[in-house]
Amino acid sequence: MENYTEDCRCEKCAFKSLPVSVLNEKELNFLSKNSIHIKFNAGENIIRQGAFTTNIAYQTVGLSKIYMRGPLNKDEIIKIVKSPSFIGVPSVFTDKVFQYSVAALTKSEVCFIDYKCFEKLLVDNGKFAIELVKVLSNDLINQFYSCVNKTQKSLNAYIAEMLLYFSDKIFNNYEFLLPLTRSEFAQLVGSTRETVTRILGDFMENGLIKMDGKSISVLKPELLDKISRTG
Amino acid sequence: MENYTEDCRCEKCAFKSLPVSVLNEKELNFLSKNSIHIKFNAGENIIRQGAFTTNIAYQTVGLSKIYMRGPLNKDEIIKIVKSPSFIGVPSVFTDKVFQYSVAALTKSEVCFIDYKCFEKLLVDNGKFAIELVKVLSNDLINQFYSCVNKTQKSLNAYIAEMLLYFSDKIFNNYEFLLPLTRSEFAQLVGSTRETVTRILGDFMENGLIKMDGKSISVLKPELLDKISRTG
DNA sequence: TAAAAATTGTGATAAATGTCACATTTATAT
DNA sequence: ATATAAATGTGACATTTATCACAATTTTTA
Repeated sequence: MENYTEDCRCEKCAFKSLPVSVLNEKELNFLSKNSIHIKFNAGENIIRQGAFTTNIAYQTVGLSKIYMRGPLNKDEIIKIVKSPSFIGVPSVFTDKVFQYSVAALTKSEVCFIDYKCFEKLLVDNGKFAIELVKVLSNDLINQFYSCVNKTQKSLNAYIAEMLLYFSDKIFNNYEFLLPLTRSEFAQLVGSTRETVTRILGDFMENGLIKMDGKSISVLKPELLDKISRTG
Repeated sequence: MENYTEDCRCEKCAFKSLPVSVLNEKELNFLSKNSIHIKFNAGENIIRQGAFTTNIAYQTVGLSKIYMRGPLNKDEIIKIVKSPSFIGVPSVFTDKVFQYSVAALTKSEVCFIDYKCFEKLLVDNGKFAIELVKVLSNDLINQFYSCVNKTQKSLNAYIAEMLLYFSDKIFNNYEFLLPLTRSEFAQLVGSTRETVTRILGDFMENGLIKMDGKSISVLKPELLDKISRTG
C-alpha cells in the first residue's frame, strides 16, 4: 500500500463515476483537494470491518472482494467488484464503523474521499445526489437478485452462474484466471472448499470447462447457462 | 384497494419518513399535491414485479412483504417491511419496471409519489437527498447482513432468528400472530413448507415456543437466541 | 534451494434438507 | 351451512452438501 506520487487529479481522471461526471470544474477541484489516491497489491486490505468510517472509497483500478464476517466467524464474500466502482458508500452513510471488509484481488488503486467533502457535494449538487441514489438503488436491486439466486439455486447451478459471471461480466473472455482460491470461491457461493472442488471437477469431466489450477476456460457457455438456469 | 377519502396531507402526516421530515412547508405542499394515498387489504398486491415504475411508494400503515420471483418461478420473500417505510425506491431509480413485488400482509396504507416530484425534491433539497441516501445505505447494509446470515446459518438457526425478528422488531411482543402462511415462512427462510413445519414443531416440543396455528409465543427467548447464534 | 506454510484433491461418512404422497384441518365462497 | 379450496401435518425416502481425515501439490519464506 503506497501513496500515489504521479500527477493525479479528479478533473482529468479517466475513471470518473457517473455521479462525479456531473460535477463542474470547481466541484472537481474541491473533490480533488479532499481525496487521496492509494495503491494496493493483491491480497491487501482496503477496508477493514469495524474500522471507523471517515472516507468514501472509490476504486479506480483493479478487482476487489467485498466480504463480511458472518455468524460464527466465517467470512462470506458478498460480491466481486470490478473497478471503477464505489466500494465504501453504504457503511459511511449508516454507521460510525464499516460493516464489511474490502480486499484487493489484483493490483488496485483506490480514492479515499473525505466524508464531509462528499456530503457537501451531495447537498450542493442535486444531480450528483440523484446519480448517487441511482448507484445505491442499483446495488440494492442486484443484491436482492443475487441473494434470491444463491438461496434458490443448487450449488451446481450457482457455481455455473458464477463462472459465467466471471467470463461475461468481469473478464469479457471465456478464458480467465480465477482471482480466488478454492476457499474464497466457496465463500462466494456459500459452500465449502471440498464441494467447490468436486463440482468444478464435475464440470471439467463433462467438458463444460477446461481447468488448470486457477486458469479456467469456459468451453460450453450455453450448457453452463442451462445448468445455471435449471440445475 | 381504495382511495383515501378522508383529509390526508403530507404537511400533517403522522408517519413522515426521515427524508420527508426535512422538507419545508412549501415542499410538503408540493409533495402532497403529487401523491395519492391508497388503502390495501391483507393479501392485496401493492407493487407488481414487471409493472412500470412511475411512482415512489411509501407505506404509512401496516405490514408488507417484498418478494421476488426467482429462477424457476419460485417466489422468495426478501424482507418483511414494517411501516412507516419506503417500499418502492430502488426499482424506480434503476429501471423502467419494478424488479420485485410488494404485497400487504395486514391492512395497509401506501402513498404513491410521482417520480418527477420526488426527483425535483431530491435536486432542490440536498438534505432530503442525504436522508434518502442514508435510507438506501441502511437497506443495503441490512441486505448484506441478512444474506450472509441466511447463507451461513442452519435452518434451525435462521428460523430462530426470524422468530426473534418478529417478536423483537416487528411486534415488540413475545406473543404475536405470524402474518405468514407456512409456505410464505418457507419462502422467507429459503426452505420448504414441510421443513418449516418440522422445525417449528421441534421448537414447540422443546418448550422454546408455544404455537397454535399462526399464534406464536416465544417462551425462551435466550435459548432461541443461542440457537440463532450457534446453529 | 530447502523447509515451512498454504492450497488443493479425494474418499468415506454423516447430517441436513428436499421430495413425494396422503391425511387432516382450516378458511372461503356460494 | 355446505361445498370447495387452501393450508397444514406427517411419514418414508432420496438427494445434496458438509465434515473429517489425510495425501498431494503449489506457493512462500528463510
